[in-house]
Amino acid sequence: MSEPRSLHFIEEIVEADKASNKWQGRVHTRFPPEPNGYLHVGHAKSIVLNSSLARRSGGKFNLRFDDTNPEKEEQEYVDSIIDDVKWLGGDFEDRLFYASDYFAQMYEWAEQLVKKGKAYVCDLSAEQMREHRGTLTEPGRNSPFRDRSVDENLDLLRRMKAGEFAPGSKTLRAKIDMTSGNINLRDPVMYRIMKERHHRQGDAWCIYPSYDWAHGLEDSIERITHSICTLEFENHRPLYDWFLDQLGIYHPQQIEFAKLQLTYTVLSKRNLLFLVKEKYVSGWDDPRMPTIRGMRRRGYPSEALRAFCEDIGVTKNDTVIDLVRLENAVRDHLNTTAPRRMAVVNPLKVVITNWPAGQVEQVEVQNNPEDEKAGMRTVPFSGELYLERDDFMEEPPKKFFRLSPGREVRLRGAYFIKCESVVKDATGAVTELRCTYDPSTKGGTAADGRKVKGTIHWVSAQHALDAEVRLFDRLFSAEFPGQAHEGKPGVDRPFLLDLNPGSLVVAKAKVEPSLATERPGARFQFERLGYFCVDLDSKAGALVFNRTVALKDAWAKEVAAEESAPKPAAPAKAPEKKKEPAPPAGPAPEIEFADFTKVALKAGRVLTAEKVEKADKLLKLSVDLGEGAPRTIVSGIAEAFSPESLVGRNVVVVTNLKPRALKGIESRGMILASGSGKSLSLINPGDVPPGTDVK
RNA sequence: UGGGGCGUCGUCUAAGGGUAGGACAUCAGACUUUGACUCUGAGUAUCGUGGUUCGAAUCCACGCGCCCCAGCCA
Repeated sequence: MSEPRSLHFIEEIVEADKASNKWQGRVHTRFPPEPNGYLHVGHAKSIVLNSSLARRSGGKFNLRFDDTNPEKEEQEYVDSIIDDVKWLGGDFEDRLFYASDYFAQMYEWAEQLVKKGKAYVCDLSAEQMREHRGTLTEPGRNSPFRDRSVDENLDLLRRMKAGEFAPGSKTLRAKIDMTSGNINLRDPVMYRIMKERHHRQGDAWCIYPSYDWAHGLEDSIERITHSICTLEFENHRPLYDWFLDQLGIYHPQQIEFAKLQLTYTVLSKRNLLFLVKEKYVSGWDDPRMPTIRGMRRRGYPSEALRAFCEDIGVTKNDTVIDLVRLENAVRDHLNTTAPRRMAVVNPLKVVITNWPAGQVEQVEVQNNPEDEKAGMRTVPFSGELYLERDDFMEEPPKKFFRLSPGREVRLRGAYFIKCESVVKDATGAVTELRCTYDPSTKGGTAADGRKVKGTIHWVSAQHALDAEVRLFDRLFSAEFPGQAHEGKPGVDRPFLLDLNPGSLVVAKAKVEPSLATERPGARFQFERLGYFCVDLDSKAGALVFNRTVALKDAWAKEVAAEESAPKPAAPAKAPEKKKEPAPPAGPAPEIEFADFTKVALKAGRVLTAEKVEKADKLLKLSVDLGEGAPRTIVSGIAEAFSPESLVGRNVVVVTNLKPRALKGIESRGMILASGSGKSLSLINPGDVPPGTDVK
């Protein structure tokens, strides 16, 4: 391995504290999630930071649920969080705690502050409190209830606790300084009245502590030494310190670090929840989600996630980590641990014309060239095979060294084969290759020492298993999702405009027979393609594999560079699912489509989209068709698409229809789509300029 | 225009008065029964302006830029 990395700033603080014996040599950290959602990579960084800080110092690490708000918290989230933290290797042993278990102690301390004259019951409504708070540049004003007597405050607080007052009617506030430049110090709320059932406490409480009041107390009770949180809590530290100092109780040190941000990813709970609720993804565990559950299902090993978190460092700089760093960490781990298998994702049939009819040979292949101990396996070889369609080109460019007419390649672990002829269908598409093999190249080395440049993977047609392969790509196609669309009129959630339409491609693959009985979660490298794992949905006879991450592909990069360099506007080669020219959706059943050739199809770009009044299926779109002025088109796709998800999107438009009025709006054209209702999908013309003819 | 924080290669991140180093990305090459892995090489950075000093990314001053804060959320 390389040099041991230097300590990051929090490790340095910990080391200094150990040296000065500040905490009697103890190190005790915690991860304090609120159980109101699923954990994501950002949390992983925090879990790894806190747990490894404890581990490398022989200290302790707690998992504590910060469950102080019964409105949004649920047992479901508690369970998933515990499971995810364990999976990540956050070892909290038996130290699983709940802030709600400390409610009685917290309340006692609150009475203490009241008795000291440091807290008061305030009758201001939320709105009045906001008015009194002042602004960023103007000081606040004291609450008219600020000077109530200790006795009155105590009485009121007890009656708040007893449930005598309506939710929202009173709060307990710390008496600090309404003129502070730090707004958090302007008499923050300690308790609010909420008559909600708590997921653990039931109806035992009707006042609930706020974060600022509760958090330091929780840390204090657990004798935490270093209370690590993200940068946005920096402004809260004076409050954290104030409460603990007023109470004179054990006082941990709060330290802030910059949270993780990733390119091509959104990480806010709100946005992730939206993606799930609005079905842009299949759920919290959709393998494209940056949630721990999503990454687990995708096949990311926890070791890789931890290595990534250690690798990116810990600072106070507000930075964005390139997603490829995560992907590299995953490849790195899988390269040494994942057994190799052969699978053909886009099969092209090959007949070996000189192979003895009916003969089957068992070929020995290495399971993992990076790991001798992984051993060998046998793979059946026969006269009819499937190869990857991309591994053949009828007219290859110079640097292509795979199969093409007259050329020889090695079939991994088997023989050299040479392409003798190409079989095509009526449309000219290649349907089959006729090849010969050289019996003297068994195992993949030629007796005469001749070399071949290309080695490709294969499966035997009669032995191959059918499998569904889910090819995942990044969920967003923009480095900073939504950033380019910020502030556009009518766009509530700009990140939706950057959703990557190719983030999931489902393919029918042919895989080698050894994969028949693998269990969900098992990870492999499909040679030359990428790392895959068996999905939860997989069953014997109906195998499903998820592509965890593709292998790096220098050839694809070269091809892409070639395409984009000389030609003006190369269409993106996004792997699209084949789409039938389905009947166009929309409110136009009476239009004749008997003769499809008369229909003019052009690519268009949606400029604006809005709902049509009194029509829940219709959207009014303004579409740029490269004609100067955009066209107004009314389309019956509102069940499947929100207006904001359409803006900026490329669509196929039938342009030579007679204009017709819908709900009083003249519609000049029709959007091409397939399916119906909620599962409607739009035909994508690719990345071409508006006005381009679509064939 | 209040308070708090942060500015080093394209992106992360070291260097804490003494040669600006590493990783990822990029490009070029070697190796290769995975166009993977591995290896070699290349280029690119201290926000600005002054000051202190033999010497400044580092200390000081003044600017500039970015982030966070006006929930009875966390």
